[in-house]
Amino acid sequence: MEYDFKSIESKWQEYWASHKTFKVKEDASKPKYYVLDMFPYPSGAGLHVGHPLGYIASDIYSRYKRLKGFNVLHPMGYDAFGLPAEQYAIQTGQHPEVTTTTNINRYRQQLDRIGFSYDWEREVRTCDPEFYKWTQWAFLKMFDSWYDPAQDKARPISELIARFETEGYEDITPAAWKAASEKEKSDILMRYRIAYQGETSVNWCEGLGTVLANDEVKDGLSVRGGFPVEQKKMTQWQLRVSAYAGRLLDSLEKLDWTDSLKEMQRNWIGRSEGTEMVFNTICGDREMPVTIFTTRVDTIYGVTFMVLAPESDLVGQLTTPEQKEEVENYLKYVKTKTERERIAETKTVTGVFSGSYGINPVTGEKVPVWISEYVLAGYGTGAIMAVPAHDSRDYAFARKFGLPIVPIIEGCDVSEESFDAKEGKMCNSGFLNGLDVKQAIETAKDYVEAHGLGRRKTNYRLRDAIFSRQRYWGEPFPIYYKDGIPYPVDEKDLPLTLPEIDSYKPTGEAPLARAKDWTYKGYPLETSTMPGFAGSSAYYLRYMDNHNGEALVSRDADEYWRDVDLYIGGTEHATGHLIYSRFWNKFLFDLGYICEDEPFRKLINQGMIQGRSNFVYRIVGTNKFVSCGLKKDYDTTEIHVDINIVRNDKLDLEAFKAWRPEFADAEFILENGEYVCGWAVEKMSKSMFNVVNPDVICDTYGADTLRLYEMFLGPLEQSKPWDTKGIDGVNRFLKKFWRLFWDREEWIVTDEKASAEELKVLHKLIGKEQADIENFSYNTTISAFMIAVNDLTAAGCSKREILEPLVVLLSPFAPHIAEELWHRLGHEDTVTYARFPEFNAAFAAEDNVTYPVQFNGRMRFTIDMPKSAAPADVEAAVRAHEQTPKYVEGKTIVKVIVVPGRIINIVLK
RNA sequence: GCCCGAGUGGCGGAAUGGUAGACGCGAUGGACUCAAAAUCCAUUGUCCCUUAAAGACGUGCCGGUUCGAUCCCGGCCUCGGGCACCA
Repeated sequence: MEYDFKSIESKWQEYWASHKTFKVKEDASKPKYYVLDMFPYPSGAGLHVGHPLGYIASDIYSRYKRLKGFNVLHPMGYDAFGLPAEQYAIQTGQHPEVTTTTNINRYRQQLDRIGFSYDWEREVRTCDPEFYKWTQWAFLKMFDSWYDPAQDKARPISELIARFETEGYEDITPAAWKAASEKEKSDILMRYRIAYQGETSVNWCEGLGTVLANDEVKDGLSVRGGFPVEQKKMTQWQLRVSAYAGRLLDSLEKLDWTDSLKEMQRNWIGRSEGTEMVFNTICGDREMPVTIFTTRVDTIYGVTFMVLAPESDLVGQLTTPEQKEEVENYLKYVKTKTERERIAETKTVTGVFSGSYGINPVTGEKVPVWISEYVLAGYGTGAIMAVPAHDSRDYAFARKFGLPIVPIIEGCDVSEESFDAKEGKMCNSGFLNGLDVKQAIETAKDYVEAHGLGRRKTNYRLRDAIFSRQRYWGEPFPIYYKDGIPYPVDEKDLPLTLPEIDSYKPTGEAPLARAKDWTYKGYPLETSTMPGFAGSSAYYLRYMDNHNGEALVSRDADEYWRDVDLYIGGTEHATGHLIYSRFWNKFLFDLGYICEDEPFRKLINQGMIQGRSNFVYRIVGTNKFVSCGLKKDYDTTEIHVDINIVRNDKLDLEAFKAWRPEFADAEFILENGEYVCGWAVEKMSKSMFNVVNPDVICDTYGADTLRLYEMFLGPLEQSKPWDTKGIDGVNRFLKKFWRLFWDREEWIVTDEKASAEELKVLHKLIGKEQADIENFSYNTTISAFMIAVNDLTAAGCSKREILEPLVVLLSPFAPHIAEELWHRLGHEDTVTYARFPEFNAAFAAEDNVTYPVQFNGRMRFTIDMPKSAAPADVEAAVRAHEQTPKYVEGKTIVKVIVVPGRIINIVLK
């Protein structure tokens, strides 16, 4: 029988679906293993071959773990709320839900063809009310909680209220609390809630009509849509992620993630240890204290001015009447700049003098207070002490405005640039003179604390997450307003479902404001919706128990599945989803809803698959096309050509003429009778005609070939271009594998006993596969498989004793063909739950080892020795070897180095 | 500017201190065939050379450690990714 992948693949896909082969439930008798993919946003373009890369890798691992006896949870779902569906709705008037459902169905079809072992009964969709009920529920819990720094965890807000009432907390005394109005109490609590409403500087995107989180903005443009983004002060719902900054940083240590990903998170969280210090300022005849933050207190003697952020509240208070006009002009100027302009112009230095002066708390010196956009309101205290000699930004500012530059490190040259390094000896610095910089930092910190001038402070760059979006296609907030005070919707009334609206067009107000009867108990509901990351922050918990109507996840299910053992996804979520999820998880952990404080134990970033575009070269002014190798002789224009009419970089001339009317009468200048196209690696995109659809590969080669090929392409974590060049190789391998069982129409598997040689081939492969799969080195496993199959083909081995284990070994990679052969071998059950063959090192061992013998590192000859031979015996054999003397010739053997089983090296003198 | 990662044949890549180039693609030659496809066999890093043997060179560049370095250390170059006025 021929290897007919089409009938085999559809047959087993149907079998798996109808037998619910991959359905799992908690089973205390088996160890659990949770393998998770980052669920996709179902876009209208469908899947291209890059998407399944990670899914295939995780599916192979899941299938491998099942063979190893684990109870594997391997679910899939859709991150279905989001901007593209809504933008499409704006253009066409079609409800985003319709678009989303259509796209999901298409995705599901494509996924099903690849033979994934998902338990589809656990599917989740973030836009499903039964799902977003729990997103809303978590928000209510966050609204109803505060972060207690003493316990370093989130606690119910009722505990804080109890403290206000009895002993008071921070600046709120029991008397003040009692005297406060309902509105005032709400405002006070907002300062503590984990989910809170507050005014902050936000990324406002006019093009999308909504605010965006920091990770949704790149280079001053929105990640979705690429519209410009500006800074604006607005009142928004926020999540107090910053309260978790320390814990998010510290527990990175125990995670099995790549160093680069951990590093990215560390940078994003941005811990910096410094000092908060108070400078008294004089504004005309008024005095007021200003707190600054610095990591370099040691440079206090080099302070020559101070700078405030333009958005800082201090600006109004520290501007003298004489400077008022100038300052206001500057603030106006800053406001008109978009974020993008700000980034583009980081080199231009701007600023204005406030008219005030600050008093250096250590030296008593009087320094001017300036205002400049290079100081950020959102970090530290929004005010700094400037030390131009030792900070490049202060230096540039001082140069521009002619402010003094005072070096305080011995021998440094600040005539051209500042000296930022933390090294050298202090000078011009009173009590710090003569100290090394590192010592001076500590000494100065102690000094400041001892003299009551300030205190040590750790700051984080990580900001609170802005949680509201002025959009339609997202989770509604379970919040309503009474007398301007926000109140939570009753938990029993969840889900609060998204209302219908008649038009999705942006009008400047939030779309939900146009919904009819958008009220709760007669009061208006919040009209913002939640951002994309809301639904994706706890979806992995929901998979554990997705039909539960009573809880996000039941205690039993959570205690069984606990956390994700292996998470595979792209690195683009490093600072978004992976921070929010960890935060969300820690919050639920604090309140005791779940039992693990980190969600993803091991994480692998699969590389991107880029497109490989092809080009033709048209001679300028003609309709003549010249082959790539000859193009240097002509003046040509490079034109993208559809990769579907190119094979191995050779253009199909007839197909090209038919491709576009303007090419119908094209002429060609060939080399060696063929038209060779140029190529380049680019992002996979429609406009470059380089998109490869997995369905096409499934049609021509089959899903098993696609799976093998994507893994054979190279290391999982590496980005690589898609190139079908090598796909015939893995396809050939599958055909060869098939032919071990079939000779044309005849089934040739025998029950003959396997030889030692054949057992060795099998056990070497088992050992290799076991080791490589654990390291996700799938490409080398496949290589080992090819070698084994070649060896067996050459030996004419079709023995059940060898082939049956081989089928099991292949099943994670190419499940369809494995299932078919498993069935043909007479098994009633599925290969999915077969046992991974036991590795026997004795079979795999080499009897004799061939040692290469080197003199001073150069290979000279080889000798065969039993593997068990002691190094001394090997050495004796080498010295006795007939070839040795001729190489030694007048030199003496200094020593013989024997690396057991590997190599022998003779050192000569 | 700062922080990570990577540089190996015509191509994708293998080997993390021990015979560099596994495995696959492509290419060349051959077998089978009327022919094609499919399949199988052989060769395939570079140089010297009619060929073989033998040799020399060879993992971005320069240096170091080692009997021995693609691998470890120091410096540089190139490419990719992340962050970017974070005081």
